[in-house]
Amino acid sequence: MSGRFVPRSRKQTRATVLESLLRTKGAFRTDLARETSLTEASVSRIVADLRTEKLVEERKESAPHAGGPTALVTLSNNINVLGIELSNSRLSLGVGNFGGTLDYVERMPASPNLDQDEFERLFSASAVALREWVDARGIDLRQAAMSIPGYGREAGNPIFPWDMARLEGFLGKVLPGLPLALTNSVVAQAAFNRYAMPSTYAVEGDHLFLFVGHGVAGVIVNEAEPIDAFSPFEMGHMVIERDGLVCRCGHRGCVEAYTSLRAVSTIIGVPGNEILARGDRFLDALEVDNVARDMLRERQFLLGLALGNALNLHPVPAVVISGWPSLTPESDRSAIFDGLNQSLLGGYDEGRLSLSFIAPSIGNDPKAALSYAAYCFVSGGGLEAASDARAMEETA
Amino acid sequence: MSGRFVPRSRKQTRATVLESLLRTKGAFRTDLARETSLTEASVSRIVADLRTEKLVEERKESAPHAGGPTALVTLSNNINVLGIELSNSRLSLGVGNFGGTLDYVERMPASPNLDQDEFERLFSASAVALREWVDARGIDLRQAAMSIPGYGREAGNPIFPWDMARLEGFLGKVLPGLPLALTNSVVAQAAFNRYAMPSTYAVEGDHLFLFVGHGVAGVIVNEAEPIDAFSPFEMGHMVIERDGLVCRCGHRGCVEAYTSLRAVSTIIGVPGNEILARGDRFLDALEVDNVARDMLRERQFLLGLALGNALNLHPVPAVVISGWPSLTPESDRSAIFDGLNQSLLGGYDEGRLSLSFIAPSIGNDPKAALSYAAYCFVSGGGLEAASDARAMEETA
DNA sequence: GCAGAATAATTACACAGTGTAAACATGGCG
DNA sequence: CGCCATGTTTACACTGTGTAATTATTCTGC
Repeated sequence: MSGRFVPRSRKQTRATVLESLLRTKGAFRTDLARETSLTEASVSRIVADLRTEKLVEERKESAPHAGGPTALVTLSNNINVLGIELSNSRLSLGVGNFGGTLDYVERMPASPNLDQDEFERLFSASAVALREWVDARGIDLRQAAMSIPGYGREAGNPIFPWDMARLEGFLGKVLPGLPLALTNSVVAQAAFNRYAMPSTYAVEGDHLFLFVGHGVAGVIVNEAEPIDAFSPFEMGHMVIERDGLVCRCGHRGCVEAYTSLRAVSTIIGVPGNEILARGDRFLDALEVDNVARDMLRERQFLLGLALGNALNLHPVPAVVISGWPSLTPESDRSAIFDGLNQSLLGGYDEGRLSLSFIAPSIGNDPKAALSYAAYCFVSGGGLEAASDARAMEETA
Repeated sequence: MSGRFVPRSRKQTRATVLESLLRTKGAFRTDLARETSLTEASVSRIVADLRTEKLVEERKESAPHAGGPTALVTLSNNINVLGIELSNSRLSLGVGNFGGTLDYVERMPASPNLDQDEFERLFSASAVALREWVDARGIDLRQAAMSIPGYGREAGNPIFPWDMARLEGFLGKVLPGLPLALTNSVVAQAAFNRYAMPSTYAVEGDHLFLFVGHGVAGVIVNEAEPIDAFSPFEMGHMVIERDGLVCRCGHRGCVEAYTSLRAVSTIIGVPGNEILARGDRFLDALEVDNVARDMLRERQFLLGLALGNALNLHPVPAVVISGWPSLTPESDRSAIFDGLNQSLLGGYDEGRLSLSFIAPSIGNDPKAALSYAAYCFVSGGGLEAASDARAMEETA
C-alpha cells in the first residue's frame, strides 16, 4: 500500500513507456501507468517530455463513460527506422515507421553462401539509393537493425561465417551516425510477431518463441521485463540421438539434422523455401506417401522430445512454435506432444504448458528486422546516441 | 567519465555491500566501493548505517603503505541464522553466524522416504531444544533456510513429495517471526561453496555449479549480479537415450538414470553414501573390474554429452562439477570432455569453457543451508521483515 | 619525534526522479 | 447550467546519488 520511492533511471522509465506504446499501438495514460507500474504523475511527466521531443503524439479520443480519458497516446509516425534482413535466399532492406508501414523496400536475390565481399558490394549500391530516397523526403532515420541467420554464437556463425567486427565497421561507414543493432533472425521474428502482429499472437506473459526453419532456434520473450525482453535460445544443436544423422555443425544427432527445413525437404522431395511458400496444408497438396508422412511425424516427435528437454532446463509457461510444423495437420502435429510427454518432467499438461502454433511469416522481409530496429530504438529510451553513449560510460 | 546519477534502491545497495562482505569475509572500504560500483562516499554512508544497526563491525587493520586504509569492514558475528538440511540419510539443523562457525547442531537419521508427518514430529522436538539453546544465550536469529533435495519443480518434488504450503505453514508456526527460505539442496551447496569455501573454489565470473549426486542438478551462479545470484538448472531429466534406462521420474533415458549416485552404486556394488564417504580414489580402493570401469567412463561420457547440450542452450564460460565424477581418476574423467566434444557447438575448447572439479563436501550438513540462509539475509539488505514486507508490496 | 606526503573517510551540496496530495480540466447527466 | 466522476497536471517533500571540499590516519624521511 505504501508505495515508497523506487528509483529508476530516466532512460529506463522512458524505455518502459515507449515499449508499452509500441506493443499496444497506443494507450491512454491510465493504462500506461498500470502497464509500466508508474504513477499517473510520472507518466504525465514522461509523456510531456516525449511529446516535446516529438516522439509521441496525442489524439483526441473520448471514452464512452463520464470523465473518461481524453487523449490516446501513440508513438509518432515521424520516427523512421531501417531494417536489413539477410536470409538464405535474399537480402532485403527497408524503411518504416512505428505505424508498421514499410515505406521503402529493396530486395535482392542472394545465395545461401553469400560471402562478405559480395554483401558489401551489394549493400553499398543499395545504400546510395536509400540515402537518396531518405534525403529527398527529409526523413531522419533513428535506428538500424540487421538480422542474420545463426547470429550470436560465441563459436562463430555456422551459416554465414562472417567477421562481425568487419560487418559492424562496414555498416558504420556506409550508414554514418546511425545506431546499429545486429541480431539473430529468430529474435527479429519474435519482435515482428510481438510488435507488428499482435492479433495473431495471443500469448501473454513469459514464453518461448520457437522457430523451426533452416535452423531450430528460439527466443525467450519476457513480458515481465518489458525491456531487454529477448534472450536467445539455441535448441537446434541439442544432440538427441547418439551417432545419429550428421548435422551441418559437424556433430551427429542434433535436433536440426532431423527437424530443419532442409531435413524435411529431403523427406518430401520439395525445396525448403517452397514448403513455406505453399503455406497451409502443404502436406495435403503434396500427396506425400505414408512413409514420408510417418517420418514427418517421427521428426515432430523428436522436436517435442528436445523441447521437453529444453523446458526442463528452462521452464516457461508457454511456447509458440512457428515454422513448418505449424503447417502440418493437427493429427500429425500431436507427435510433438508425444515427444514432450517423454521428456518434460511431469509430462505434458495443458494447465502447466500452453503450446500454440502460428504460421511462419514469409515474404514480408525486412519487416522483422524493422520491428527489431523499432524495439532497439524504444529500449534505448528514444534518446540520442550521444546521451546513450554517455549512459554506457556510466555503467562501465 | 561523467558518472552521473544511476539510482538504486536502498535495499539493493545494502544487499550489494553485504553480499560482497559475505563473499570476501571482510574488505576495506576502497575495495568495497570498487566491487559494488558505488562511490566511496556512498559506501561510507551505507557502512555507517549498517554499523549503527550492528550488522557490520570495523576492525583496526592498517595497510603496509602510507595512507592505506585503516579499518577492515566485516559482517558482525552477532547475526545468527538457522540452517535446516534434509538429505537422503538425515535431517540436520544448526545455528551459525557469518564467521562460518556452526555453534549449535543437531543431526537425526532419516529415511529417504521420510514423510511429512514424521518430519513434523522430528522437527517439533528439535525446535524446542533449539529454542532453549537460543534463549539461554540471548541469541537473536534473523533468518532461517531449509534445503530439500529436488525442491523447486512446478510439477512437484519427485524425491520428497511433500506439500510445500503445509511445510511453510508448519515452519512458520514452529519458528514464529523468523523469515524462512526454502531452496533446493544444490542451491544451498552452491551457496556453501561460494561463501564458506572460497579457497577451494577458484572460479571467477558467471559459471554453472553442477552437482552429481542422487540427482543431477546445478545452479547458474551469476557473479555479475551479486544479488539474485542463484538460478536453478535442472539437468538430470534431460532425455539423452530414447527408450533408455528407466528413471525414477517415470521417463526413459534421463541423464539421472545413467549418472546418478544410485546408477553408479549399482555398477560398482557399493551403497551410494559410501562412495562419497570413501572420498578420494574411491575407484582405486575398490579394485573395480574393467567392465565396471568402462561403464563408468561411458556414464561420464553421457554426462558430458548432456552438459554440452545444456551449454548450447545456456552458454556459460565456466563449469564446476561436484560429485562422484570429481573422485574418478583424471584419465577416466576425460570421457566427460569426449561427451562435450560431441554436443557442445564448436567442440570443447579450453579457451571458451573452463571445466573444473571439486570434491563433494560430505558430512558438513547443515552448513550448506546455513550459507544459503546467510545469503538470504544479506540479499534482503539485512532489513527487518517488516520493511521487507513493505518492499514486497511496492513491487506488487 | 615530527613535519610532510599519501591516501582514506566523511561531509556539504546540488541534482534527478520519484510518490502524495491537492488543484485543475473535461465531458456526461440531470 | 451546475454537479459529478474521472483524468491530468502541479507543488512539495523525500531519497539516494556523485562531486568536491574537508578532515582523519598512517607511513616515511630526517
